[in-house]
Amino acid sequence: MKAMTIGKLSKATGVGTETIRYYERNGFLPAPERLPSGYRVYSSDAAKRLKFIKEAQALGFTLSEISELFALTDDPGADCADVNARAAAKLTEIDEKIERLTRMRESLDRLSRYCPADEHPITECSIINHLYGKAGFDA
Amino acid sequence: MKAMTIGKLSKATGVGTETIRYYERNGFLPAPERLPSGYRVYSSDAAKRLKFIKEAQALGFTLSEISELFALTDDPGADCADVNARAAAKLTEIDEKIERLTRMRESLDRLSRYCPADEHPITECSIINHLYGKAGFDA
DNA sequence: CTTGACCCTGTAGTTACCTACAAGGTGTAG
DNA sequence: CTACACCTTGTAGGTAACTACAGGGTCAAG
Ligand SMILES: [Zn+2]
Ligand SMILES: [Zn+2]
Ligand SMILES: [Zn+2]
Ligand SMILES: [Zn+2]
Repeated sequence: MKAMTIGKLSKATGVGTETIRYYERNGFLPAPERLPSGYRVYSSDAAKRLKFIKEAQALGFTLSEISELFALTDDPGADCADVNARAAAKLTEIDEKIERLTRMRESLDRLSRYCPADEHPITECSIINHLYGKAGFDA
Repeated sequence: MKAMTIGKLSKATGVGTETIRYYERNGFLPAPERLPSGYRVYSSDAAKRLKFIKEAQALGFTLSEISELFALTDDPGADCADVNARAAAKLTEIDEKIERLTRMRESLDRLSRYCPADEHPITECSIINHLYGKAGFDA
């Protein structure tokens, strides 16, 4: 548990100092001890918590969902089933996003294939005409 | 070209009146004629333009990209190749998003499979331990 | 003792896209 | 005439997660 100021913690974790203070202000990171000067002093627990946040963000969790995960880890009654439920919900959410993007991709791709990317005047462009709602190219 | 006030246009297109005024303020929709009372009067061109915006949004274009598309349709020198370049860039962007989400999905899914969703104490949960950076479950 | 890196608070800006009033004027049906 | 729906402007809020100062105080090296 070596003590460090906010700059050290920032370098140790790759999270900017402004972001660390932001997390504290918004309750994502507990308020640390202070030196007489007012400087924040962190233990390595803070680094672990920041690592947790970064990992969870990389998995698609929002900060408020991450707060709930922290609350869960502090709840003596919580168990694997609780955590798994959050993970399953997030998985579904990610799947929905992927599906939406895939549909989007397919529509755009179909339109692109109708547009030969040549030098036809733009008034004849199938992409533009589709956007204007003109019939003939349903994507 | 039947004339209509903002409320009619809103109902005809499904775009809220506040949103229509927002589009005008921000240059996504041209300023319409006004009645002596100050009421905005739209022709069906406005409805087409709103339809264009909605369709393009559904394909993943942002409002400022949509503005560029409009600028293109007004440019006598523009052709299909210009439009196709935007479409191709957007397609790449969508593909990147899908890839990122897919990687996220795989990581989370792998973690979930390690977590049997039973009543183990949370300190033994592989998901939580992964987030805390503890070894043993690399996702 | 000075310099420069570091830290503090508080406030406000960013991106993208709306959404919600407040306070007032207009149009029309009964 | 009187409701009542509709329209106007301007300003401000809301989401998510930061990011950027300004204006000051602190600490350590040389
Ligand atoms: Zn063409
Ligand atoms: Zn084309
Ligand atoms: Zn378990
Ligand atoms: Zn578990």
